[in-house]
Amino acid sequence: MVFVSSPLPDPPRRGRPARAAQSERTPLSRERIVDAAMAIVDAGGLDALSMRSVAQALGTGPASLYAHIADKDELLALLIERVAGELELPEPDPERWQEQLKAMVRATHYGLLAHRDLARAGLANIPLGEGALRFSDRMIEIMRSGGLPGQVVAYGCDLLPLYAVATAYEQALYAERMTTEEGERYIAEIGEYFAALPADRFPNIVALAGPLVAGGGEGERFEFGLDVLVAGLAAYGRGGW
Amino acid sequence: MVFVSSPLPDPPRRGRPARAAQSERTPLSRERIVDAAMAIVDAGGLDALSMRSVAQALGTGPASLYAHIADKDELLALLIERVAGELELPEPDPERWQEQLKAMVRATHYGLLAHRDLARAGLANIPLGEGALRFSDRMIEIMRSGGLPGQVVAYGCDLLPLYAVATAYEQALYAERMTTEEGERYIAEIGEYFAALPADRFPNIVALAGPLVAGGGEGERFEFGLDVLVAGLAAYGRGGW
DNA sequence: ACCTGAACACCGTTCAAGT
DNA sequence: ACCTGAACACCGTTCAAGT
Repeated sequence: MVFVSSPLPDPPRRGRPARAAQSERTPLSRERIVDAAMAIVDAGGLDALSMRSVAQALGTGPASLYAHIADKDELLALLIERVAGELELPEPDPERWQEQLKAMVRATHYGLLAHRDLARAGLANIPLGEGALRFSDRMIEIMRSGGLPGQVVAYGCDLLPLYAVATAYEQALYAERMTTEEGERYIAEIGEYFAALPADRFPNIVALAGPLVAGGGEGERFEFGLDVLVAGLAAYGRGGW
Repeated sequence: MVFVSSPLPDPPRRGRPARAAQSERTPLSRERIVDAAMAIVDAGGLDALSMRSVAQALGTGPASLYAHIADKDELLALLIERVAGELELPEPDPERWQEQLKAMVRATHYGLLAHRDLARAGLANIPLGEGALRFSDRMIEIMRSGGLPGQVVAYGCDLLPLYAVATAYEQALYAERMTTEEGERYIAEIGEYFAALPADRFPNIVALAGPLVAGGGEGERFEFGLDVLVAGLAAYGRGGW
């Protein structure tokens, strides 16, 4: 009876919409949830991410997600963890430890910015997953190779990622709110606003109006802070200032 | 006809609840809205702040607020601006410019923390109100008095408040989620977790487990970063490194 | 164990209508 | 000009019920 065992497509069912591909039929998992969530963030920013939008992308209802993740906060932590796990780690070279340290901070900063305003969720948790730990371990190793004392290394391990995330946070907010062009116009307008302020009450802002909004764009501003931090840490390693 | 002009209390009206005091009868204004919003944040944290909770505190409905403020983002900006306006500014003394700079960063950090987790709203806007401008003007003046070049002053004016806010942001999140005691226990647990990690895969974290979670509490951690930043800026002033 | 529909208790914002 | 009630289009999370 060949007919019996031959595979047949599911008969159409009334009131049930056809589902796209089989992906929506495979069982839910943390990984699939994080995949869908990241795709939503990449497409529409963090505001587009909701338990409901993730559920919809997976062809189910929001309640189903709670069998796999505790709450939305955990989902955000998993997204951050995923970014951390994808960052490239330099092979330690003691000769170049400061430059390598900077490379790790840049990787974090731009790695976050690659996912719209995901950085907004980056200050909320100490990431303790596998990827974040590998990142931290490497960062410690590189600072150690520069001869920094233990407590400086420990604090530096907090301070540098804090800087990477906070700057990405700020930049991402503006990137979400306006185009690059609009952003440049906005910065220019602030410059004019500063210059037009009453000089008797805000003499220092008026005098510095140009440089306050200038510097070669966000990149240079970011690099300046990075220089200050890494050089500051290095100075501690040489025995204070 | 004396009776006619004699003042009478309003007759009781059916279906209209008595209102507490007269405050709810005075007309709405930005200031009253910000007052009410700040009181809500101080009492219940940023999560307790909604257009609805503010309206309720003012004895009206949420729609009424929109005659005075554009949206919730503007309300948050006004709250940050209020904090900025209340920060104490040091009288510039060129002999002590680095210490004064630190005092301004500390004032910002702890000024934010005085309002629960309001710092969570502090990275979203460049505050351009009167109070924020006075603060910035003074900060520029003090950095200038230390002989720092213009572009360093300009960048520093961004970098230092960013540090003050980002650290307050992080700390406030934990303060909202747990008591000081629970926080200490959590930190201790992370320390144990670090120490118990497989030493072959995370040798540097394991080796540094103690210092990573130690250092005399948040205050010392904050001061460390502040030292690094101010000393780093000062080094730029002396002609780079 | 995993998934679901429905509900609960909220949001920010808009808008026509009132004064 | 200022304020309001009601509605719109959402939220995160819970829970009893299903398989």
